[in-house]
Amino acid sequence: MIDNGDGPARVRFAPSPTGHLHLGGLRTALFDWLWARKTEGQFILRIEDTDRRRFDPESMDSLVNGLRWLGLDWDEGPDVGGPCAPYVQSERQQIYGVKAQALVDKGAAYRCYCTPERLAEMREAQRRAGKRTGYDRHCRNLSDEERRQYEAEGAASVIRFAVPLEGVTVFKDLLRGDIEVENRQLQDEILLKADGMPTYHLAAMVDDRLMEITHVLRGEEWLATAPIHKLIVDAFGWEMPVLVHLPVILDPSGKGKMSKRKKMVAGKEFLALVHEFQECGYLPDAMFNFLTNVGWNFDPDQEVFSREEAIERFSLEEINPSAAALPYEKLDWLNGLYIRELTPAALKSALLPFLSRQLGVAESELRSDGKLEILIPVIQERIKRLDEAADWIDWAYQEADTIEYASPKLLIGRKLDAAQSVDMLRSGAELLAEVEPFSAEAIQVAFREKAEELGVKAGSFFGPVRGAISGKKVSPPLFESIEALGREETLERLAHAVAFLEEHMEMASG
RNA sequence: GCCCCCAUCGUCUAGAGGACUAGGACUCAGGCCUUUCAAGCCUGCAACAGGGGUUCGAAUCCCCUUGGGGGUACCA
Repeated sequence: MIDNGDGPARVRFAPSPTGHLHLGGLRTALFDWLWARKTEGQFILRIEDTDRRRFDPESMDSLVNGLRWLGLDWDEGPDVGGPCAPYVQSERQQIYGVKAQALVDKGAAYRCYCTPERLAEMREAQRRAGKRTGYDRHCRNLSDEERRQYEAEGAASVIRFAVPLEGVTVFKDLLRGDIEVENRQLQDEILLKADGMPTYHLAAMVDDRLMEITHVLRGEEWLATAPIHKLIVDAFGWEMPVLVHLPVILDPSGKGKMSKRKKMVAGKEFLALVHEFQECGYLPDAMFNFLTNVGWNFDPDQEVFSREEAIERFSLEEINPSAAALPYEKLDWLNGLYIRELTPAALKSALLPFLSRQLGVAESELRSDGKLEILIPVIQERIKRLDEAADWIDWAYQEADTIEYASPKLLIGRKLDAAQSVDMLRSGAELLAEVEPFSAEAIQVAFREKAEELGVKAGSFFGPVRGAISGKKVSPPLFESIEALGREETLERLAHAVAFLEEHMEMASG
């Protein structure tokens, strides 16, 4: 039975498989999951595939992968089964047929023989006349004779719900309280389509009942049709589950509902699909933390929290009913934070697929690569997304002579000229040829001593060397980088850089 | 057009009549630290949409306006 109290809740995430899962859907699923776990109830996955035209077979994988990625496990669903199976609506077709007919028998619904063409014309005429569009209930009052006629002709038909002509329907949304709508504003919605498939209005109400759903969390776009749902449930003589319409997630621009398309705002690209976030290297824990705090707030004084803490504190009543845009920059910040909290070993294994793809090096090779052991801890606090790592260390996977120096300036130290910079590089090479052990620490000590001996600022000395070994102006800490490269490789690069600088001496000084 | 929902810094949010000189976080700016870049630490900029009520007292309650959003399909 439906329990509006604090007992174990049965909640469902009921997506329609029409494309990739996006963050809005994921957030709904997250809140469903949080509530199920909080109340020690069940989280159910139900597939609403009653629209055969929009069905996209690939979306099932996207859905399952996305939910699993975030760590949302379901207790009942298409793949795991359960007491209310099947959990795919297209496999429940007969149930809806029977239920729809029951409503017809009760006089709460009726068969409608209007063709799509007639409906289109009707709407067009209504629009032209400046009237509001909607079904004119042509078939609601057909005589028995007329119905027999249509049936005899074998006319296609749908079943429509017969909305009361007068009165007011009141339903309760947990976040917004009682909402009243005049019945005359409502449409005789289609319950069963001509192809025998139900619409959402019928299928969801029937399944929520049969699956004993206690709390319905769904997007705010359903708020307008909620009175119809209340009416349908009433007609069956059932009880309404607790309704919680989650605020829509806005576009990054803050205008309009977030779409599945990548959005460009101010020259920046914003992602929307779950798999895209996955591919960019956002951590599930960071995403979980992030999404939980959009529309709900864990604690005004604590931004970072665990799943367990979130479950402990989560409550439906505290959900904010106003629409929100996703604070993408906060996601990046959080993700960086979570990356920094990883052990180097965990970060390495998370990084492997990214590095392998972007560096073109086999994962197996990277796994046993000594350079990574040294480099990963030092880039850890520099990346916000896993896909940024390659840019930090790609130079370490190049050959010395393929390092390209974009400009001689790269090799020139602060307040030094080209000739002096060549001297720096040579001094560095001398020192590196002998330093023992070849460790970041020992190298650093040697470099600092040398800088003092030479009477130059550390930065002026280190800069050219940094440029020489990495080909970049910005790179990971120098001495770890040198250690990772090894003595021989480093010396080669220094020589390579000296040759380059000397060759461009004219240009550099000019 | 009609119906419904929403309204606190640029963004995510705290706030359920007096504790608000409106708090936190991200972003941004400045500073410290420093081998580049980060990270870290410190400081700063920045909001109750407007107008009426109710009340001794309103960000908080009511109404109107404005703004934003959603819906208006044999889609969900």
